[in-house]
Amino acid sequence: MPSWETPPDQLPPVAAVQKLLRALADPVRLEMVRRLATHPAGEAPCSDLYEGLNKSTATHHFKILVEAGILHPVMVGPSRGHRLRRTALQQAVPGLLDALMGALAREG
Amino acid sequence: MPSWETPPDQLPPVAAVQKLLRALADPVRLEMVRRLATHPAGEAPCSDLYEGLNKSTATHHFKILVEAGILHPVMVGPSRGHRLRRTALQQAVPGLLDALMGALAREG
DNA sequence: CTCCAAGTTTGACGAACATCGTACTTCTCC
DNA sequence: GGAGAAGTACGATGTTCGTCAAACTTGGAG
Repeated sequence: MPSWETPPDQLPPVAAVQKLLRALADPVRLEMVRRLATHPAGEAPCSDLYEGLNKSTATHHFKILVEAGILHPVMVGPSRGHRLRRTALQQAVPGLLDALMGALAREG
Repeated sequence: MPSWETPPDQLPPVAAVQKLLRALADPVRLEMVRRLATHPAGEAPCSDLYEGLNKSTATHHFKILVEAGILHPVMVGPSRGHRLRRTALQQAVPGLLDALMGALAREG
């Protein structure tokens, strides 16, 4: 994987709806996205996005989210992290992220 | 299961976001919902909602969608069918269904 | 009443998936 | 440069999930 920082704006395209849903349908990954979405900067170091998980398991989930086009690996300060691809996601499935995050916030 | 027709408006509540996503994350089930959503009446007999599947497999998927609160088993004419719980769904996760169906229509 | 079509239930099987431990890479900081 | 933290890659493992086949149920049509 890129020892170099983040690739330019030529990121992998956002996946099809079915694959997106699959990526979001896991509690761990949904929580990762939720934390990232509530983060004001829209990005955070890896370790801020999960708890009580083995590191390798976390990496596994990150990979799935990246391959779905939901996350974008970046360097955040000294360590690695991820950014939520809000605009790309909004363009692919307008309203999806807002709908999900709104409902999540509502259901506590 | 109810040999009698559809229960009154006291339907099971729509499930939490995570369970909803899980229910929709399968290609077969997503197609079922898509067909139902495009159906003008918002309801259709079971056999109109899938193809190339064993009947028992279809029943399995229907059960998951019903338990998630997405579908509502009804009698449609002589045979059984399902209705899409649009309003309940819209109340639980506003915009979700529209976002998904819009994207599906767009991606062919 | 009997037969048939349409769904459901149950059980079994194979594939996909989440999780972990360990070893390896690659940074940063001293 | 070396030590250590932070992630990643790789197997291995147990569980969940989608699928089917066969037996049962139910509602209508003849």
